[in-house]
Amino acid sequence: MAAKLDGEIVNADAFQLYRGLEIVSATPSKEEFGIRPHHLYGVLDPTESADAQLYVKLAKPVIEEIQSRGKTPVVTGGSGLYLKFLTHGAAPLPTGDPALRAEMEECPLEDLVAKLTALDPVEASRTALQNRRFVSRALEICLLSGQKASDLRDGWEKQTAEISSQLRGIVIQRTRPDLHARIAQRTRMMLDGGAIEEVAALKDVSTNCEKAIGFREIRALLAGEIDRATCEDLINAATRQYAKRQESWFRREKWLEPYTA
RNA sequence: GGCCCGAUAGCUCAGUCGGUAGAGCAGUGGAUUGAAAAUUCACGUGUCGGCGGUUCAAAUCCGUCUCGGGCCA
Repeated sequence: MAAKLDGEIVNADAFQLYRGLEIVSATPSKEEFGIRPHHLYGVLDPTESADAQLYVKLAKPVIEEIQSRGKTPVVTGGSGLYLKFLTHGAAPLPTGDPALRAEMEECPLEDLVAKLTALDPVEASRTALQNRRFVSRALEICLLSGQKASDLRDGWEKQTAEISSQLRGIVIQRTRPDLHARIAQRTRMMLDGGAIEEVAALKDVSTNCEKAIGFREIRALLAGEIDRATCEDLINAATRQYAKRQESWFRREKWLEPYTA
């Protein structure tokens, strides 16, 4: 598509942003990099933590620069949340605070729910209260901003319909058997192609970076906790589940047209 | 050839004193605005290996056959 549009590729994959994770994250090959210019691959050190806001900060200038040269940015990936931020903008919310998060980690979930309910009952009523992540984030917004998360988030939701009418994109669809076969092939190629050595070589990684599918599984293999076949099975299952979540996410993005491969 | 153990959901296995079965994982669907390759919610009919017997009633007891695994020859 990039070739057809005289375009340049911009990565929107949370893990292909990192250096040193090329094999595990299935970063494009040297040959693929040669076909069209690629941007935002391997731009973060594994010790750094990324988030959706940082991604937008990285991607916006790159996209604008491509456009200024008269080329078409072809954004591709990966993370639904990162893409959503890029395409629909960020709500005026405070950035996550590691210290506060660490503090909240120590609290039982019910305490966090109680605090959120006291500070912002509206947000509490529309948050999945079993989901520690979501509860923590909503509470974090209240605590850091001194305002109600529900108020801050409401404004943002009104803008999105307008923005999405200007977007153009496709979402590739495959049958489940085809998808699963491709995932199995991809995992096999990774493990045979240096993924184990790649993970062994990474020493200090951020808690963010170590969530890459394959990282923990290969660490367990290196530690002798599981064998190679089990490692492969675990990576396959995690990848299938991720692919399914991507399908759910992108199905809701009405501006994306389905493309059957 | 003889003896012992096993056979229950796609996989690994539970299943009390007989009352027609349930967990984990996998799978399927959903949620999702600064951790997102993360996090989270919902969904469990399967000749209980086959055949026969006992019983009001068998995954459960008895017999036999088949297939695994082990021990002895």
